[in-house]
Amino acid sequence: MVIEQQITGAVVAGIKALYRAEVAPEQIQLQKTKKEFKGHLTLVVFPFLKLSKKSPELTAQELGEYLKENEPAVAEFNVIKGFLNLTVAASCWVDLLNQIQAQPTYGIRQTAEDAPLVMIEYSSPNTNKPLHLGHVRNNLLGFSLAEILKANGYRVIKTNIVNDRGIHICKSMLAWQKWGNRATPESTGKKGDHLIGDFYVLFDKHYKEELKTLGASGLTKEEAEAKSPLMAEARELLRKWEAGDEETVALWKRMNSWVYTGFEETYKRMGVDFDKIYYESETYLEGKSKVLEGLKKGIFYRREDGSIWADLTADGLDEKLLLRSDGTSVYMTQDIGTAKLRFDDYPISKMIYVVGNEQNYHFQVLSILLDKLGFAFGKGLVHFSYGMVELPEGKMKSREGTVVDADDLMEEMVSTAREISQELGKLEELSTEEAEHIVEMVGLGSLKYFILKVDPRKNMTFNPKESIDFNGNTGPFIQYTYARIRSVLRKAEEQGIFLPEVLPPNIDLSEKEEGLVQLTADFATTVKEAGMEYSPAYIANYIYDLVKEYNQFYHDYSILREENKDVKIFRLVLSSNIAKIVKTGMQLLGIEVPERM
RNA sequence: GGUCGGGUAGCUCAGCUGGAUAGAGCAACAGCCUUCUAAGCUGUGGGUCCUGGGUUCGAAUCCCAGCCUGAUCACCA
Repeated sequence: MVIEQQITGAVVAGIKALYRAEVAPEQIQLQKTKKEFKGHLTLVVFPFLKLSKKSPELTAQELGEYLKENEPAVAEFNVIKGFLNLTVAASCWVDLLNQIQAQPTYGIRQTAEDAPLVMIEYSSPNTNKPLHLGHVRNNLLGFSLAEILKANGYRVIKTNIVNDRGIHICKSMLAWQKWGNRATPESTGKKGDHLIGDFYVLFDKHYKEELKTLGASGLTKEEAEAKSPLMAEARELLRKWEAGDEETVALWKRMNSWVYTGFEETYKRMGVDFDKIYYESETYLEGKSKVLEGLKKGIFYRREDGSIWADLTADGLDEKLLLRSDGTSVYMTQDIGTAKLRFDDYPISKMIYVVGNEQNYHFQVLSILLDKLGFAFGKGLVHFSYGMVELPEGKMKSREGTVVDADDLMEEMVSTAREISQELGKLEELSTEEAEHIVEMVGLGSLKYFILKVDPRKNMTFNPKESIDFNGNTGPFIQYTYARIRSVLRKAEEQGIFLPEVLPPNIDLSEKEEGLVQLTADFATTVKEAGMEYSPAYIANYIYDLVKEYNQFYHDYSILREENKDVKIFRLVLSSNIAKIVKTGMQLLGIEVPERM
């Protein structure tokens, strides 16, 4: 913020004048004054006591007097212990609001043509089951992170790596062949991803029964698993797929296409998208050749059974398998291949993987391997590691049916929003279409905000019943405040009041109003910090603070009924700019805000 | 056992690049709609910031040790 820089400079000069000492601007601790004290900015003077050789109070007093005399932005000051509280002149706040007003996208950096290119991988589903709550967190974080990095001036490519091959899909395929009766999304009226998910579950059910039967005949669990005819069939299907068997590949394609149609629908409703989608079926062979190349260079080694390994003990890690003894690839191999393709496709300067923290080790290894293989970006790859979403009763377990399905969840949020809106009579006088649009925004806004407001690294608890709240620190609360502001602004327009581009400098402001300008201006810093820390939560919590402050102001002050014309216009401009920031900020979270609700 | 997270109010979470009396929301209780949208605002109660040391004028924040908890250490992805 400009005012802070200005005052920091004045403090440096003040210390030089009073104590004949040089201090770097970074050493000046200028922070926001706590609410219970008077002032806008507080200088902590403790670090300068060695220079002044005086008590904290006296040092603060001297610096305060210097600033008041020499820095026009400082209008008043007070000293409490070693804290020098500075009150900034009202005209500065008006000026600051004018600056914010002049920038339609305040806080957002424009992206230069040659800005660094960041690729963000997120979502990355398997094609054997529909998306669940865990994916929801991933998708929301990935999308928001992309928006935040764009707002910090980066070029961003959003990418998705679809795990479309492997034994899990073969299980669904096999179940469909055996017990599917040629069911299709059309014939059953089911979303494709859910249909395939059902077959995956069906496979598991039959497989379990089989194991039980085998176990009853005296086999141990391991023996039973090894002897299971169903599993053998699934593996056979995978072999056929790898060999390019026409019929198998055709079925695989057909079933995957059902899943993709289903995913597409889910992504669309969630409001996330991708610039480029990679499929593991297209990348895993690349990885294989890369590994063989590494073997040739002596980076990796081959064991007697033919498997290929990387020895990472020198890096403090274990040995890691890269190719199985039968020559087939593992997870790591595929990620190496995918990385290669990506860097062939784009001039990426930074790669960010949005993947759960259960894979921390995997990415630690991947980083080292890519580096060893000569990928310049390997060392600096970012694993955006987020925590798990847990239910009140613990972890989600698909086998126990405690998985919260993404489609169901969104639908539930929206229908709750619908019920509450109706109860409150919010949707009267609106067309059905408009009402539905609002209800959709509010329901999804609630869900998205709930997930994004918490620190990504932390595990979080989601209580399907209680977490759906529309009061307090929630998405709807923020959306509601926005709608209120828009309503006031519409009324102003109806009254023929037009907002000037620039406010006159001499307006009498309350502390509340000054504080609001200050907080509004902080948006730019918040966006920057959110970008550096990769944290949508910074944005979410900032918007909440802003909106909470605004609601107090809205409650205690009249806007349209204010008699002093300048003050009235000021309040309208302030409101309008806060609405602008709220909208921009919520966009960074992928949350829409309604004009009325 | 090794490695990496996390432990703040009854619950869900902020605060953590060291600064003043640790903050919100939910839940509980008490108020505020003839006034710009009450999905709002105000108030009350609620805390060994896991424990113990250390550094410092000052520690929820940094360092060390321990306790609890989660993840991971697969020829699964």
